[in-house]
Amino acid sequence: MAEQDLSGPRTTRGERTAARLRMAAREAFATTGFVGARVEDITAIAGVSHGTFYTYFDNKSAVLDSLVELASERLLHVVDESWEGEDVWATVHDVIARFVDALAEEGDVISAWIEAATNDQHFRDELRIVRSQYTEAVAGHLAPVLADTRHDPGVAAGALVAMVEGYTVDRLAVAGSEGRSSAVHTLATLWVGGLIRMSSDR
Amino acid sequence: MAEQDLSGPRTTRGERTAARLRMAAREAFATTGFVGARVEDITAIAGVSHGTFYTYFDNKSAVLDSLVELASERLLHVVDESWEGEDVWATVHDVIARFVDALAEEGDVISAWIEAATNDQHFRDELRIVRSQYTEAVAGHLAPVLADTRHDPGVAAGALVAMVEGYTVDRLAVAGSEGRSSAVHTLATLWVGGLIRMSSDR
Amino acid sequence: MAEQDLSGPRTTRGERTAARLRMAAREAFATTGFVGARVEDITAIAGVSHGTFYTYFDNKSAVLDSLVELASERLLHVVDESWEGEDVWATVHDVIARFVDALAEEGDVISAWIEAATNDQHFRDELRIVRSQYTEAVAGHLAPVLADTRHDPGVAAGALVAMVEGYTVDRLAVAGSEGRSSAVHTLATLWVGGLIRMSSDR
Amino acid sequence: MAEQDLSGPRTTRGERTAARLRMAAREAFATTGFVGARVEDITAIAGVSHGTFYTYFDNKSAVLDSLVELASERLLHVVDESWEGEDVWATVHDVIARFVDALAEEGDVISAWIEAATNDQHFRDELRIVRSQYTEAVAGHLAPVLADTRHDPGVAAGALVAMVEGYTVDRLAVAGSEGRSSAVHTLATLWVGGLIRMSSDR
DNA sequence: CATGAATGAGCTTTCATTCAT
DNA sequence: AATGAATGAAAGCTCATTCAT
Repeated sequence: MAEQDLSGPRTTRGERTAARLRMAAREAFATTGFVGARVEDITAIAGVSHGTFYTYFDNKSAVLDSLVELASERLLHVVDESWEGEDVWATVHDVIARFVDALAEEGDVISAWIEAATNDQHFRDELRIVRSQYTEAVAGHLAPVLADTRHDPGVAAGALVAMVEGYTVDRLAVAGSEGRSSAVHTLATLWVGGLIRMSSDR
Repeated sequence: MAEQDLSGPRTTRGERTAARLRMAAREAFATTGFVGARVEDITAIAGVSHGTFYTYFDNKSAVLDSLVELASERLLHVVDESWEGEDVWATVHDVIARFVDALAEEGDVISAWIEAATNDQHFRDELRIVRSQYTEAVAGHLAPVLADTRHDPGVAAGALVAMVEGYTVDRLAVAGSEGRSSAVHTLATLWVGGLIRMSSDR
Repeated sequence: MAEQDLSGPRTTRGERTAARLRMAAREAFATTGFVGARVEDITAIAGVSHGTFYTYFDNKSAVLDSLVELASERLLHVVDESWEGEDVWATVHDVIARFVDALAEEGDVISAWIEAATNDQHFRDELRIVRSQYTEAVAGHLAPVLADTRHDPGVAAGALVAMVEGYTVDRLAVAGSEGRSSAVHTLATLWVGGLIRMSSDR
Repeated sequence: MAEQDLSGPRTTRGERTAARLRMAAREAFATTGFVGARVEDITAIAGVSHGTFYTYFDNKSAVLDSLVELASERLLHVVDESWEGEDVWATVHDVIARFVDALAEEGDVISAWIEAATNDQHFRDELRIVRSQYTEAVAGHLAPVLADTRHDPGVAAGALVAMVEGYTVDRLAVAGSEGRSSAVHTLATLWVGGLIRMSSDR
């Protein structure tokens, strides 16, 4: 399932081909989804022969796996980064802006990942793990605010993250990126408004 | 793609078989997804022969289509229903409670639907249409509150709906339904808090 | 690996098709060997479509497995049968005649089996087991004669069985069956001569 | 099919690499058979790159061919050698001992050869030719003894050779070489006993 | 209507062989 | 000569769909 470590590319040329295949896979998945994309479609986009795919990846799942790994790292990094703004608003706005950027750019991969998760235990587990990782990171930052309230930081974080993720991947991705900054503004407002309300709900 | 009208069930017995197949399909899709579930799996669960499936449905997509139709109607109905509570809180809480119930119960179908949408234009369109329908319904109720603010009711509604949908289908479904009422409380609080904040953001 | 028991043929028609496929497989294996025979070759001979093969067998190995099972039973039965002739000569001649008949008729299957055993642990084990079974059956009949001699009944039986098996499958099969009865005479003579010599070698 | 003459190794280093490849092929064939062994497996064992294989051999069959040629020569030589012992027993015992040694040591190659013969006309012919060569050599030595008996020297030789070959390659190889000398004693006894009996069977 | 056998297009994966470096 | 990436022809297997009984 993982990219071959034992027999990975040993030359610069191989490196380039592997990268081309990864990009081609992303494109193919974006167009017809993980199941719909044939290995042959990927290699056609990459401009290599069918067999070459298997020089770099054990199977079709392995390319998605490698894309997923990169996307996960990016998402986790974004959420772990600085929550040290001037005030709550600045902090939240900043985090959401970065999160939206990452989600929008990795949207294709995430969609394919979610699709694959329906059929494949591995992707299902991975998705659950990564989601709970960044949800818990957010929950950690929410916890002080929600202490002694009726709200569980885990639930709150899950809902807020779902909002950003769902809006960005499913709605914004379809609409294009022109309205991204105003969307970020609205999302941040919702987030902060929600926090304020929760913090006084004892 | 649609359920057969010409050769559809005319007898009560036929109705029962069709219903059994629909239930079986829902179960099969929940377990292995739309692509992963074979027609044979569905008929095995329903306790009928493989060929019988095609007496009631033109093809595999048709069962999902029929499940999707039922789910759509239910979701749209839920959102269209009374927004006439005593106050904002009661209204929002009520709508969300109903929405969460519907989403949680139709979660399996929605997941399969989202999966199928990656490969099939028909389901993709249907999903976009239904989502924008209930988002616009919500936006209609939000519009008065957001008049003269910096927030587009469509974006706000999209985000709030994405929050409920994403949290319920992807997080709550996994966790089970025990925490549903406290989740509804948190979701409603976030929603109301967000609304208040937006309404004063000019 | 084994023929499907759960989803085996349920009708007479299915029974016939399965039998036709088994016969076709035997023919295809005889012509081009187990590896060389494609599933498509088998179905072409049987006069059914490619996919039909998989209605009756899980994979290519499964047909061979089913042929091997039949051949094994026959060979073991032949060796277990009556060793009660008028004298040693009559007994041995009789057993060998039956063994040669069985081997000659199952020669195609045995060759394919031996071929498959080089690549497949399952067939390798099966071959070792069946061979040792009938070798031990023979050794049991030899033991009284070889008591207190320098000869191990297991080795003697192994050698005598190898002679009949090797001669029949590899040499006689190629030559055709016309010389079968004179071959049986020579084999029986060698066997009896060997026994006499061994019995007095203390 | 034959080892390349035009572009074959001219240097000592080349000789060494070719030899390493031959040894590696023998090992790979012994482990997974001719079909099961990939060229890559062979080169991995030999410690050279995949492409290097084709510097020394035209294709995968060519290595087996070269191993088969060496084994054939050895086997034919063994059978052609001195049949001039003190008496029949000494002669036969000696020949069999040498034959068993050769067969046991070339067992891996012979097994692969037999396997390849199922799919490949060339190896099938080669096998028939070599077998008939040493069978005829043996038959030549048997002929005087069997003159005016009911036994065809060709059949008798075929059976005796099959016994030694089958016992050594299929049974002894599996069991290990510890019992080789007692096996030789039993085989020689069977052979001599058989000869005596045949010679008086008119 | 129900049954389950039959169909065949389609896709993944393997691996011997070639070839640019 | 040696390397290892690239090629592409196979072949196995799956499964939605059709059809004879």
